[in-house]
Amino acid sequence: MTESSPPPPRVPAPSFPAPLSRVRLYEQVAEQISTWIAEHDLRPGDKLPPERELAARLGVSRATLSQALVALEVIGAVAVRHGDGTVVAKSLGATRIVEAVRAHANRLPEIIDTRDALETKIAALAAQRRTEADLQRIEDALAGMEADIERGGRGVEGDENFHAAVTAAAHSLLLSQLMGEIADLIRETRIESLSQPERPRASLAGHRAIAEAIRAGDPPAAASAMHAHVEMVSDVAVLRTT
Amino acid sequence: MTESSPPPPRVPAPSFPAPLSRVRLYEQVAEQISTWIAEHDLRPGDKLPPERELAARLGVSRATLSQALVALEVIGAVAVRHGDGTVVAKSLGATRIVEAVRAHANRLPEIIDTRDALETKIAALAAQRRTEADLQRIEDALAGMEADIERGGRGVEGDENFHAAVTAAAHSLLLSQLMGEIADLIRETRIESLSQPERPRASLAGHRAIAEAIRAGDPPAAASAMHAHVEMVSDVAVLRTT
DNA sequence: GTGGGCTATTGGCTAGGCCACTGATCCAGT
DNA sequence: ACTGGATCAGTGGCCTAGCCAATAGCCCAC
Repeated sequence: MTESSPPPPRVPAPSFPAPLSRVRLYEQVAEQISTWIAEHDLRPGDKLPPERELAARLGVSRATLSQALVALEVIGAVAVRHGDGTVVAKSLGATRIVEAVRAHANRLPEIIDTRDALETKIAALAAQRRTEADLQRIEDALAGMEADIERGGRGVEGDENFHAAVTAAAHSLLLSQLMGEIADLIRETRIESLSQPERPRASLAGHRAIAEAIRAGDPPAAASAMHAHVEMVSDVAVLRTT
Repeated sequence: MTESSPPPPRVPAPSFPAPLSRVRLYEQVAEQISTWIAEHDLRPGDKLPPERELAARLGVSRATLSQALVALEVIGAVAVRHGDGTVVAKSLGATRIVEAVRAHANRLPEIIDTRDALETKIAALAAQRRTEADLQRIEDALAGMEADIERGGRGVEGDENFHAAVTAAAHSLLLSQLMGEIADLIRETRIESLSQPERPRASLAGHRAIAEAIRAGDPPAAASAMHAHVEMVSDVAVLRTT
């Protein structure tokens, strides 16, 4: 537009392809930390490792780690407390939400609906953003669940790990935070569901389908597989409450 | 190293009813910098002094200054360019750092994703559970938004009312609670979005489509209409960050 | 004029250290 | 037995000092 005009245009052109966004270390570290939080299913109030240990584990200096924590603190993901440690930030209404829903009569349908909303989207995002490491974690969780079932277990822990790994693979701090808020509620339904005979194997099959779609990088398939999986849990819930 | 005379421990105020909120150095520094920007009337693109000089002038180490810059960068106030310098990114005028802490920057995509996840499901549920009263409330919000736009307004309030009405129509306590959690975050994107010319009318059209599907009791249509609506907002967000 | 390379400037990141704060434990005095 | 204060280990806050890496501008050879 104003190319030939005397005043120097500060913005070169409307089409700004990609000036090669330099990713600074602290950003990567922040990303890793939030992934770690999601992956380990940390809930508000849970403590992060000490700065010195965390820095060493991530292979960065304490100064850089500190920058990452500042970034996470500014967006409200964590709270750093002098002399005490760093904790996952508690959202203002976390307990209120859980309690309110607990008090509600038949809360199972609500939990199912919410899981469907969040996890379907999470599966789709995971399918397009997953890294090799993400896939590996998902695979590991799957293997752990299978091993547990083989031994006659219900695979509860593996189930949780799987969903945590998928959530982490979506690389969305906000979504993983919301999942964290309702984690307790989900856990209760999960245990109920997996208590039914044959349910663990069916659940495992559902997980495999989800993992496959995520590996294939097919968001719609991942979403639909996750939806089917949640629906399956829903059936169990209905049977129970009826 | 040490001062010739040891400074006495500073007492903040003669009376401190507050639990004595610890203000970390980087926060104060960030505050000072943004104040400095405002005072000197720096505009987007203007350069800040080099880190070394700035750190010396503020009497802090480079590490601390760096933390402050990270904080300012996360809230989108400045852009730090390796080898070149730090420039003002956006006029922050009277916005206070501490308040802007919840703001966006890199979170916009996440907020969009989350909205999409929750509201799409909410729309579908609303389509199958809405009562006559729900429909009426949705209609009212729509009418209010239209009237506001006719008067040259941006329909921000009507927009909020509409989404609140739809959320209520889904009759899911959990989902509405979660929407409440991210309401603040959404509000910012909403205002940005509706600030663009012609956007309010387009938004209104989107709302109409959603309302129509909900009235018709067609969950898939409602979900897809809501998805399209959120996508539209997403486009705006992309434009902003470019 | 143009292209290539040099260099000063500036941010990125690390290492190591000391200080301040917190919470739990222990011990002395009652 | 209980209370109150001192101690101690763990943790974040902040600093100093330094080297590395990217950028922009200059100068020189062509």
